[in-house]
Amino acid sequence: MTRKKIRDIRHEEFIVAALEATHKRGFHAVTMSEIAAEIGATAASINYYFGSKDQLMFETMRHLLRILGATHKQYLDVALDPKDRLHAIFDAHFDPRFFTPQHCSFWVQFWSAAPYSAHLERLHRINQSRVKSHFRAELAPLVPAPFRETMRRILQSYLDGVWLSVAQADRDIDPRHARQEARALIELVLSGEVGGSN
Amino acid sequence: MTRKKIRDIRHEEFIVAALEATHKRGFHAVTMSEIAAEIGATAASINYYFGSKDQLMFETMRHLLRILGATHKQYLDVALDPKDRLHAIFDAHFDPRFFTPQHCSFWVQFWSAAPYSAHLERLHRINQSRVKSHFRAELAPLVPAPFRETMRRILQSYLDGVWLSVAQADRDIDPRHARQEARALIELVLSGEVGGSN
DNA sequence: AATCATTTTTTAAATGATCATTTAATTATT
DNA sequence: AATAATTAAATGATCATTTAAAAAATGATT
Repeated sequence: MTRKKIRDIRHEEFIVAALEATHKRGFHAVTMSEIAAEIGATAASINYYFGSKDQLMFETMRHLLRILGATHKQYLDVALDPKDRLHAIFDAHFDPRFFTPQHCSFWVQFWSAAPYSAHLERLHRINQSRVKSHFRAELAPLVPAPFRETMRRILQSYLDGVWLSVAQADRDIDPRHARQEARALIELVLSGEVGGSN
Repeated sequence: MTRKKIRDIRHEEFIVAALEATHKRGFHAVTMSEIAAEIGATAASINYYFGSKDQLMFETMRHLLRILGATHKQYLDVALDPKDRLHAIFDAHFDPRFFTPQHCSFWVQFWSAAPYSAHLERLHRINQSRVKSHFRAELAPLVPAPFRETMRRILQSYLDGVWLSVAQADRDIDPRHARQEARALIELVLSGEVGGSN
């Protein structure tokens, strides 16, 4: 069923190719030909489907953002209490699908490129505030208002920092371990009463 | 005194120029001419002094690493107890000199470029393990061994994550606030007893 | 099934722009 | 005069993108 159009097949193929080639060569260094070669195609056909290299990178990022959001939603759907909902954010980010050097390094390179491209920056802002407001919502029933923003920033910085470290790891890192550690931090955050109003 | 040689003056100037121009245009996008223009010089003279663009970027990073290390040492010298020594790591990273979008964004771009350059990667590894062993040493008297590595990773990921967020901020962020928040996290970490052996 | 016109997909080659780097000459210092 | 510092212009390499043509798929008509 859903007889797939060539157009959709190629879109997917090139996005996977872009992820792989970018991981090998770097966001800026990677060339159209290298990406195309990844699936035995030609640079010109990337332009045929995406219009430009920038656009391909943009679509690739958008694709990651979409599946991250969807994964988060899945975890949220089975969350039973407020703490589960908080875990869901970390579980999504630490899902085996994303918790790989390949994905994390693409992400870090995207972070570092975003400030210099209006398109990428927009994507980045959208995702950033999505995550932020989820954190706020999930922390609301768990942490008294005066500490809440401090706790949110701590958790969110930690989350980003972990991805950063995965991006730089050469070997794969066990997602279960990362989740466990996140839970340890969450326990600390929920147990403690700590200064800092804003 | 210390009648400075032209060579040293230019080195410093070009490193400042590289920081500034890179912040404006991005690590990869920035051109030799743009960097040179920053101090009214010419691309050719960067090569005269540094040999290549890569080498300039390398030296610029090395410069940041050096002053970060020195700043850390200063804070360490006035630390009175183990907890102060732990604070010193954060105080150095959150020193007004580094805690700016300009520096943090250079840093993040360096992180993201490091895996693709043998030279940069070496620098990065050196710094990474310097910070890691400091964390370990300072946590030793404060956290029982079974939790220590978990706590170190939490603190170190948090540290990186905060710089990441500064790199992406458009406005300046108050370093004092960051230090305060770091202290809040440290209090949590030191107070809690939390699972996780490795 | 077979033919052929039409449209879609793919590519090889051309284009043009951008840069880092080199060279050779000029200007400033010592 | 000799050396150091600086530059303008030349070089050469690398790419993204465009173009024009070829190859594949489609599908309507016998």
